[in-house]
Amino acid sequence: MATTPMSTPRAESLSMLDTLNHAQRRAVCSDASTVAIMAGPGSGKTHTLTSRVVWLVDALAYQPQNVIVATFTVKAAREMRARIGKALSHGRHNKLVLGTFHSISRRYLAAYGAHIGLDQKFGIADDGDSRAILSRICKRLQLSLDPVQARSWISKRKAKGSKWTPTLLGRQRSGEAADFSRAYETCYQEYQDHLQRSNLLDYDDLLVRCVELLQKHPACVSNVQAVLIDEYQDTNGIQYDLMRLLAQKHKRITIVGDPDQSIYGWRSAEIANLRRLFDDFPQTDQISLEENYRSSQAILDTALTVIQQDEKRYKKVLRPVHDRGTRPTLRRLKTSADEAGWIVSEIRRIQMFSGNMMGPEDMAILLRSAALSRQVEAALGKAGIAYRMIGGFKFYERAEIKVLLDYLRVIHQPDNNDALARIINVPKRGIGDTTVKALLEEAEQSSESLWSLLIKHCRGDRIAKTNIKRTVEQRINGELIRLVLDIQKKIRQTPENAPFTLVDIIDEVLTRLSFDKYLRDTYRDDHEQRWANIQEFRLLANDFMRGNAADLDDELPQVDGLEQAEEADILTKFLANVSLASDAQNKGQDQESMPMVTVSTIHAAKGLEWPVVFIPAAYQGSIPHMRSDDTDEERRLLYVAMTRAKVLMYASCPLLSTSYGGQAEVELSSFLEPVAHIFGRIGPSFEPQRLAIMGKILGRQVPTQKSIFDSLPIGVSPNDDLYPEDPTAAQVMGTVKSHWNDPSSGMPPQKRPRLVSTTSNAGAGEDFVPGKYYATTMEQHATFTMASQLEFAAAASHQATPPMTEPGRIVPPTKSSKKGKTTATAGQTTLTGFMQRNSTEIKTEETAFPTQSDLRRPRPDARIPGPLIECGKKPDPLTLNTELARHKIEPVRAAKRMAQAARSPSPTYAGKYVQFSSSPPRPPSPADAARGRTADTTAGFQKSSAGKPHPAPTRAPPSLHNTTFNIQRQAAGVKRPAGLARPHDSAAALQKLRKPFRPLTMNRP
DNA sequence: CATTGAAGGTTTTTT
DNA sequence: ACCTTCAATG
Ligand SMILES: Nc1ncnc2c1ncn2[C@@H]1O[C@H](COP(=O)(O)OP(=O)(O)OP(=O)(O)O)[C@@H](O)[C@H]1O
Repeated sequence: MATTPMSTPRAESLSMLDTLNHAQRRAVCSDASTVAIMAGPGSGKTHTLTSRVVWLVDALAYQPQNVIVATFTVKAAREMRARIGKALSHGRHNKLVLGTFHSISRRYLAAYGAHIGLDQKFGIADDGDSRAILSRICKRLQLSLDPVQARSWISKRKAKGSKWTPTLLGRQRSGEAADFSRAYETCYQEYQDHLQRSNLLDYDDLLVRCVELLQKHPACVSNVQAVLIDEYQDTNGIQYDLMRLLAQKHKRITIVGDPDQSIYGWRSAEIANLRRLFDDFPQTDQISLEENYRSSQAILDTALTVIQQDEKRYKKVLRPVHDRGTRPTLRRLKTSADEAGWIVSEIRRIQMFSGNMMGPEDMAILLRSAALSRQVEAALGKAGIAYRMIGGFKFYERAEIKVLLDYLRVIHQPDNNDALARIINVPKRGIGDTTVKALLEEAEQSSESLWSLLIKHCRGDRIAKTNIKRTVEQRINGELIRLVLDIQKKIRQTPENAPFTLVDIIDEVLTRLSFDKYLRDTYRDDHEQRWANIQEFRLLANDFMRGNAADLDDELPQVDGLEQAEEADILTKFLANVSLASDAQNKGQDQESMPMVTVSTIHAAKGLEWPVVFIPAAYQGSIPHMRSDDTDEERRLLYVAMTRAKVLMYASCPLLSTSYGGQAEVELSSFLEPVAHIFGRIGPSFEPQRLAIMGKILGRQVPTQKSIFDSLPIGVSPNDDLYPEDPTAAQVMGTVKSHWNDPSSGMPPQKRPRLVSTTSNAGAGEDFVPGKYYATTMEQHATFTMASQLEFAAAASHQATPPMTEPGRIVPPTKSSKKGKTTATAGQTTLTGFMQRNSTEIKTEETAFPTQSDLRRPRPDARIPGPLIECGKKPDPLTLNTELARHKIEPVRAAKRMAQAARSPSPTYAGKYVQFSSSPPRPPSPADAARGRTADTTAGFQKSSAGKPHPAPTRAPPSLHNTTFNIQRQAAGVKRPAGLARPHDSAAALQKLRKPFRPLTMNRP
């Protein structure tokens, strides 16, 4: 395919230019050698960077293998490659040297490490390894240092790079301090020695050694034409050095960043690197991007009020291109569990009342720390909402996986004392800590590895001083040493045509250890789960083998005058990959196609975006975190979280947080406290006008009101009223006061019987099953109007005295007694309320933030709907609905945003219903096109192309992420998605459901 | 000296 | 709820 280009390269970069605004284009095409783009969130920095890569490769014809693109996370790297891949043909994106700083360094070291005396088979010491090594050193040398602190000291020191100076240790301080730093120094020395003996590099060493390599052998990078760096504000000293060295030949550097989004200070990121760049490269072309394409104005303004609390920050211009949109919400709840339940209820409400314009895939829950995910995961699991967890616990860090990995590491590199020490008694072989420690000591003293000591001892060459019992010795010899040697032999002796593969190695280890038995014995309760994890690991290894053979080659191009080492064996690569991957990523299709809510740490969410973002646990101690001493960084973290949202942003805060012991009272985050009045106190309502603006911002087609209401379950409340707005208010048990206010009168809310019984606890343990309860279908589609919706709603309310077995409304998964009294408040609307409203009532209400005094009295917007559409003519609801119905409305999906951004409004829609979208929905699939876009006038969005009616507001629950809650979740009677239980292999499907594994692939909508 | 059970202190963020 | 540490037992 590469031989016959389908399109001329030029065309690709030219069409790419169309997606850029003026400033972006200037940045992309700049012929300055150093280009620095500093701009706020959502201004298209990443888009610009990827476009510049395309420009360099396509228009300027740089060889892709001579272009280096560095990112900070594996996810960002993948995302970037995918994005570039869309714009560059012929697989050129796969040839780019693209990855995290660490993975790029690893590649250079693997290829040229020999030139600086590095053994090619070096392993990578992960955090656990480093900590273990250091605590042993501290103990042995009787240093009174905390291993964790020592680790961070060492890491900081390495991260400083060339900027490190001994003065950092403090010159002539008090004797004690000097002792202290000497202790650190000793520790550091010992640590490095130990790593070297084990042929290990820690994460920082990868960078340090790569810098060394590039300094001593500039030839390695003599081919490099350009270096591009994303999220530059997160670079640390050594990475800066590395950047310069990588670009030393042509000094062509492009960086993108935003000081306000610097959230890796704790990893020694230095914002000062920006200054440094300008000092070192005075000719740098500095470009700022000032338009925010991501968020509604309301979200952006709110986020800015947070970041502006930081007075030291350098102020930038950031203009929203979108409408004001919906006000963010700051919700108070009683407990963390309520908070999670509330999020679930909002997720459902958004999906239902947006008529599926926004689904699970569009929503993210962003957390300060991974531990906070507990409650959220429990609530999502209970509600049967699929989710993926990003950040936090890692698949490769599970105990059973680590054991297996350690075996692989020992096979790969037996001199890795730490790995060997960890598995020497796993499964139990009767050798305990004391003996192992003594053996390690002995090995260290005779400066050989534990492995060789053991070998010699077992062969009888040299009896270890440490006493080893006969039986123990036999077991170690027979089970462990034999296993390792045998597998090593098989790997070596294997014929080319029938290689002993990675999976074969794993299988052999599993069988010879009777790993399943080991798991059964060790983890009585959840050994099945653990075994499933192992199986998953096997699959990952398999994927890796194939992937490694097939798509991207991570080889560096040959350069003149410097010899590259031969390609390392697959085990080396696999282990490196495991260490450097933030988490496993699988290529499964099931998960890709399943719409899922994203649960992520804020750190891991950087650079991504979602239509809807929840930020729970916004309390003192969480944000800012109690253990952080950099308040500004914590604030920036919140800012990053807030600016991920496109149309809806929710922050929330419980009164009581669930900490380990019990519950503790917490206060609202000090970042939000002063600006709390800007937020709505409960979630917004979804009037058509408001939806229209959301649709416009997202570039999606808004479903008709009819289709929305057709699919609503009976009696579902349109409001955020499942939890009391004021959690401090006394709760009335048993009776539930109506929240249905009467929009036609200015009177306070009337009491009216609820549409459906809420006293039954029908909803308590049961999942809300959509589709089962949806309302009467209207017959006269063509004449369907707002007025008829009113009737419909009324009719629904009359019918709605459902049998007690039917959960008539969504009830939070908590006990029904928890439901308290709610009063209608600002922002609340009713089904009938907002349908009655017609466009003539629309005022420009949300164009300005309410003042604080506005908020004290009931806001009038229970009657006056919010956002105004900035188009000349007021939409007539009747015209709207019928006109719209002529078009086939496709099931809403995340549109390809680059394509969207590029397109101008379609003539069909332009002028007529501008309020729906400034750009047409996603391009029709071939199938859609065949059917004709105007074919189905009545189906609305509800008929998915698959022909299934009513895509569920909440899909059945796959439990794709697995923590300990997985078990709970299943016990809670979670329903399984029909689609997953394949008839031909239901056992496997079940297995899949249990799968703990979190796919990392996150689609940027 | 290894193993087992109970008590007690602990939870940031990532390569 | 989880891991490490400590004391008792085999
Ligand atoms: N010129 C443009 N026209 C329309 N949309 C754009 C344009 N440039 C970028 N966008 C859109 O704006 C959004 C944000 O882009 P991008 O992720 O590149 O921003 P960013 O500056 O990298 O954000 P962050 O700093 O938060 O990572 C994306 O959805 C992107 O498609």
